[in-house]
Amino acid sequence: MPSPDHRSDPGLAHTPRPGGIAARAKAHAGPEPGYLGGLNAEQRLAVETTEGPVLVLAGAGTGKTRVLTTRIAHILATGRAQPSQILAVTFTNKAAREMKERVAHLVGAVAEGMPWLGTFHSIGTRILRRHAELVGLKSNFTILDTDDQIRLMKQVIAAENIDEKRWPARQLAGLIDSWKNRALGPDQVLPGEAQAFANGRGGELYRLYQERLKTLNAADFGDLLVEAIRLFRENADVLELYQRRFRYVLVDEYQDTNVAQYLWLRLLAQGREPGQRNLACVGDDDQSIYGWRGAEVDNILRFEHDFPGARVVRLERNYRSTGHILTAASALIAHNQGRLGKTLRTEDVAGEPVTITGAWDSEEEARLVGEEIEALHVKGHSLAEMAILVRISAQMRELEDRLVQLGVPYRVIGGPRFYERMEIRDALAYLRCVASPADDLAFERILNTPKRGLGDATVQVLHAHARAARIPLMEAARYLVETEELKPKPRGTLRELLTAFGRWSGLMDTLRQGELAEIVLEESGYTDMWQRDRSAEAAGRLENLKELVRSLEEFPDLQAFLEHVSLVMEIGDGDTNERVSLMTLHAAKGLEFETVFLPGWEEGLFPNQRALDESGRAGLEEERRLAHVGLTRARRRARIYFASNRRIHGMWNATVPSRFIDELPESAVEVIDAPASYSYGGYGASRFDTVGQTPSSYATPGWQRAQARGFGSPGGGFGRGGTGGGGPGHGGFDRGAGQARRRGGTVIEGELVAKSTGSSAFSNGDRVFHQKFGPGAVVAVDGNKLTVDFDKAGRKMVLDSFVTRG
DNA sequence: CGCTCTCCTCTTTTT
DNA sequence: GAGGAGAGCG
Repeated sequence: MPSPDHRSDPGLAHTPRPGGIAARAKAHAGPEPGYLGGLNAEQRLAVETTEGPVLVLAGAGTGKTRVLTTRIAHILATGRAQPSQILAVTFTNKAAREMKERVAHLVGAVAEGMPWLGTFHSIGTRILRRHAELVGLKSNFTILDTDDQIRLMKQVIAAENIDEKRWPARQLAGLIDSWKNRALGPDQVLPGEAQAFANGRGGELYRLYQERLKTLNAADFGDLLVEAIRLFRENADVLELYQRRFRYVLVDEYQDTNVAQYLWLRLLAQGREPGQRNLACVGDDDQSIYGWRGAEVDNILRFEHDFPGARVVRLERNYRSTGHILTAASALIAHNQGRLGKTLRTEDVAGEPVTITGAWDSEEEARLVGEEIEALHVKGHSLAEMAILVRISAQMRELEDRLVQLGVPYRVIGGPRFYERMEIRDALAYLRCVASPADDLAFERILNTPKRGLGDATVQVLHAHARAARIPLMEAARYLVETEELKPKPRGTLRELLTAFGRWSGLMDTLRQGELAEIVLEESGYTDMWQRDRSAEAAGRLENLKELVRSLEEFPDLQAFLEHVSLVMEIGDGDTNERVSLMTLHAAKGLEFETVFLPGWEEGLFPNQRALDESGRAGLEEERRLAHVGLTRARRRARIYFASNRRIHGMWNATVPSRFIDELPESAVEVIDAPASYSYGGYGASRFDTVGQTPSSYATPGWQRAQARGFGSPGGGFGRGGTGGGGPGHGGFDRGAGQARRRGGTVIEGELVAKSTGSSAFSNGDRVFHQKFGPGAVVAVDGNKLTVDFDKAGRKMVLDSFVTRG
């Protein structure tokens, strides 16, 4: 309750805030519950407007999750619903987990928790398993991930005698995905779009793929929603069951929903009686960055239209960033059209301006970022409070190299997930075969892994028989080992494998799944395969397998584990140690850091050329939202960088500062002249200076001259005078880059020597092991700096703290 | 059947 | 530049 004179519970420490909705809030009377304390007026309105459709527009850092969880707490505490009557959906498991924890914290552990709080997909799965037979599946259907999907599509394409090279399965997967995102079945595909693949056979292949899925008793991720929608549409009684059950529906990140998710929600939230239409969606149109995977910003823009009588609550008070950061982010996003419009405000100080630093090339950029991280670290800033956010993962390598050289610990967030690693997928395939012998895709995967002489020829025979007899591959194999169809050698090997599987399946009930997994991996020769492997990654892979066995033990049984794996592609939680975080801008959504580094703000990279080419203005606006997300991750410091030269697909390209830089207000930014750098200090009042825009005070006329000569930037010309006429082409760049590199070398030298304490414990000829480069031999020692000839990775310079004796 | 070489492609990513 | 996939050779 915002009014200061409001009587409050003893001990309730809530800051009175100005607001004008006291009367409305008071309608709920009674002593004020503690969980409402500390909410501002808008947040409180969002929490207490429980009935009817509500859209909460929650800008970055405005307490979105808090509103969502408090709202659930409020519904429970006021007895409006039981935990099992609330449907709360998120996109990621992480968000779901967080919400569960926070609700539990607010209301105290409610007996059965919140059974219907989860991701769209996990809840979809749950519903689908209960009514599987209504959509042609069995309740124990398997969930295929992208890898399985593509392999299956390859088979479908091959079976239709279509040239997979000309019409790649990946592309078909993309198409089918986009259809499923819009809840389109094979019959509903627009003829024009079906035309886009294999001369109009797109729709046909989609149908065949769906048929294969049903035969395999499998569903892909899209099906978890689309089949649920079909289930609801074709079975009014089932739909009504759920409509009645879910008295309150809450949706997180509504701006990321696709058409299928929207339809799914609408079916569930639009009960016949008014009391069933309590839908609350929380989102931020300015943070919609997943359009490329089917998210429809339109869903949030049209909310009021779709749900008549909807209330819209705007959360605009930002509790995260300082004034300058917020000003910069707001000014940037204001360039977007077609937004619902919010103005973020803060009561925090203006703080440090957003800095913009130009570098000669991406290598220097990485160096500048590294130096700044060190400088802040020396001043006592925690590394865990710093993050480098990049547009594409390809940017990470150079930054990583730099951090390794500096000895700055870091962690990459996102990247290949644990369960996507080859060795994990192989191991899982073994377990899947043990648990369900009819899992053809799994069986095929491990049939010849490790190599046991069951190659293409054998697979072909198996397939032919399985298809003809309409039985799973494993069953076909059992039959074939009793016949003469296979050559004696593969036949014997296959028989052995089948016997082993029989044995392992028999152990399922008596052994703990972890032990079982160990036995399977051991006896199948899989562990052995990696132990014999002398490559750099082998050790890590064995580690991962151990980790898998360990995490397996956390589940009651193998089935539960496999279910978890197909839906929750993650394991453990990243340690929050003293480490700099490195991730893509996409991965950064929802996170915040004291200091955020934003390298690579160049035309073509960010905004990304491909986004522009493929989606035009909408693409540009999504890129701009991405920039907005990036800036608003920062609490106190945001540092933007751009390089004048960058290697793209292995080729050096001259680049131009991002138009987003030009869109930042001068009042909130500071242009840094990188000292001792060959970058041209300051960025031009670029060609993006359109009519009516404030001309930049740091414009350099040389820029436009360079432009005119076909140089992306004055690259060769600045600072050294006179070489500008060197002309475009690689010669000029190579020279420039070469000099920057030489110069950079000295700087590196200084840093590293300064850091070295005493001499290294290693000497020439020592065998060492490096986490990233694998085994190698020391060829030179210089302080704490080693030059190592790595067996696989070649000669590298590394710090001794990064290697172990090996 | 398996290994090696060459060619091709190449955002963003969750479930 | 680097990884993945397919072709071709041993």
